[in-house]
Amino acid sequence: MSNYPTPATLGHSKAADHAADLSRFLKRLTRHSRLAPEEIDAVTSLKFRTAPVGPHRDIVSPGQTVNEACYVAAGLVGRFDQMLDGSRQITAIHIPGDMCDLHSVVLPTASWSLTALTRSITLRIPHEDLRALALERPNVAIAFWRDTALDAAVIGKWYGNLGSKNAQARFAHLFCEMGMRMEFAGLAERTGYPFPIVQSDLADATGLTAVHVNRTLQAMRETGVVEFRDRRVTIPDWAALAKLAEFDDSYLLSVPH
Amino acid sequence: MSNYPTPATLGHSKAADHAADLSRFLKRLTRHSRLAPEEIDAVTSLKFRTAPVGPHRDIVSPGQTVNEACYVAAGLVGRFDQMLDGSRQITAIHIPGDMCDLHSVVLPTASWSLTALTRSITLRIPHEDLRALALERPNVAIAFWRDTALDAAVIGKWYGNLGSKNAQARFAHLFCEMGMRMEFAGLAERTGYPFPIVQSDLADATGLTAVHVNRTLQAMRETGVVEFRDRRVTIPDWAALAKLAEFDDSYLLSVPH
DNA sequence: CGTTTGTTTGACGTCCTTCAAAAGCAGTGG
DNA sequence: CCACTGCTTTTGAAGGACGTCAAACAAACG
Repeated sequence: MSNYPTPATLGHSKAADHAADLSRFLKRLTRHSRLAPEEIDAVTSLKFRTAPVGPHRDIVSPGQTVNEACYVAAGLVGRFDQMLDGSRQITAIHIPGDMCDLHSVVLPTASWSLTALTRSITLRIPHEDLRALALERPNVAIAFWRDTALDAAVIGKWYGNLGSKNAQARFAHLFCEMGMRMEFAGLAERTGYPFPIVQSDLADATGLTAVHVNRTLQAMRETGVVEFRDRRVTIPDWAALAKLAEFDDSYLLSVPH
Repeated sequence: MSNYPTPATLGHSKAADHAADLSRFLKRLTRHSRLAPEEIDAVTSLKFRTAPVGPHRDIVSPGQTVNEACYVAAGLVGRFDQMLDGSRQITAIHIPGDMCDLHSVVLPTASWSLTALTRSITLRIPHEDLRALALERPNVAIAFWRDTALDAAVIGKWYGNLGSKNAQARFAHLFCEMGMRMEFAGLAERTGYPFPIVQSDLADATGLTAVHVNRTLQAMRETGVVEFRDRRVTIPDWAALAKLAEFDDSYLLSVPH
C-alpha cells in the first residue's frame, strides 16, 4: 500500500508528511556525501523563508544578482535559458528536494532564469548562511560542490540526448531519469509518478515544438512503451523504455564519499 | 606585434613561454575567485605528472574510476558522452588552462569520457592532493566549486543553443565562446585564434553531421561572417557574429568573490 | 457559463540526414 | 621522387524527421 502523492500534487499533500523543511535536501546530500552529525545539524538548522509560487511565475530572471538559494519543497521548477526572440529552453527540471540554484552561491549573477512549472512551494535560504557554513565546514563545501557536479552531469546527459537522439528516445530518457529521481527523493515509484508539466514546457525541455511533442507522446502511448496522461507518467515496461533511451543511471549516482 | 601561437599549435610552441605548469590554471581560478597568497602558493605547488596524448587518444573512459584530474597544458581535449551505437556527443571542449575534469574530484566514477582532439600535453594531478587542499583551505574548495559551476554554465548555454538554434547560429555561438575563452586564457585574440579541430568533431559537438557541418561552414565563409580554415578561426566582424549567435559573454564571467 | 489554457489534428514546407563517391593532403616507404 | 595509404574535406542527389501555420476540440477556472 503506497501513500505516494496523487497525480498533480507532488508534495502538496494536506498532511504534514511533506513538511516544508530541508529534510529532503539533507537526504539528497547524504545520499552522495558522508556528513558528520554536527554537519547534519548545521544543514537542517539553516534558516529559510517560505515562498509559494504560482504556475509559470518567475522566481529568478537573467541578469539578476541573487542573494538566496531556491529550494523546492513542493511542485516543479524549471531552469531556463532565454533567447532574444522570447523562446525559452529548459535546461533543468527540479523536483521536491532539489536546491535549484545551489550554484548561485558561487555564481550569484544569474545567466539563467528560474520559473515554477506548476504551483510550487519554495524555501529561500540566504547565500550568506550557505557560504558561512561552507567556509566553516569544508566537508560541507565539498558536499555542495558534489551536488553542483551531479547537477552538471545531468545537463551533460541531456546535451548528449538532444544532440544525437530522436524525439522518442529523448522522451524515453527524460521519463527514465525523472522516474529514478522521483524514487530517490522518495516521492513515487520510478514506474509511475506524478509529472504535472504541460506539453509546451516539455517542448522547451526537449528542443522540439509543442505539436511534435504531442504527436511523439501519442505514438509512444500507442506502442505502449510509456504513457504520459493526466499529468502522470506510467511506465508499464521499464526495461523496454530504458532500452529505447539507452538509459544508464550511473550519472545520477555517487557512492557516499 | 603579437607572438600568439601559430595555427595548429595551441601551446605547443618551442619556447618555454607555454611552460608545462599550472600557472594558467591559477590565472583561471583567480579570475573568478579571490585567493590568499598562501592559497595561491598551495595551488601552484601542487604535484603533477606530465602526460602527452596523441590525437584522438582516450584519456578517461566511461565507467572508469579516476584518481587524478586532467589539466590541459597544450592542445585541445574533448569531454564526450558515448552512445551504444558508437556515436559520440562532445559535451565540452577544453583549451590550455582548463582542468577538464575538476568535477571528478567529487565524482570519481566517470560517466563521461575524455579524448584528446589534437596532439596534447596534459598534466595529471592526484585527487588526493586536490581533496586535501580543499579540506584544509575551504576558500579553495569554494573556488573549485565555482570553477565547476562555470563549467556547468557553459554546458547549459550549449544546451540552449542546440535546442533552439539552427546550424549557423550554433557555430556562431561556439566560435564566439571559444574566442572569448582563448582571449581570457591569454592564448590568442578573440577575433582570430588557432582551433585545430576536425569537422567530424565539430559535428559531434554541435549535434550535426559532418556533411552538414561542412556545408554550413562554407556558407558562413561565403557571407564573410566567420572563416574556419587551416585549423584557424577568423572573425572579421565580431559584432555581426555575436548578433547572429545572440552571444552574451556574461555566463563565462564571474566577478572575483 | 464564458474565458482561458492546454491538447489534438491536418496540410505543407524545410532543415538536416543519409548514402555514395570524388578530390585534396599528410605521412610512409620504396 | 613517386606510389601508396589513410584521413579529412567537399560535392551531389534523394529522403525523412521535425517545424510552421491554422483551426478544432477539451479541460480548467473564476
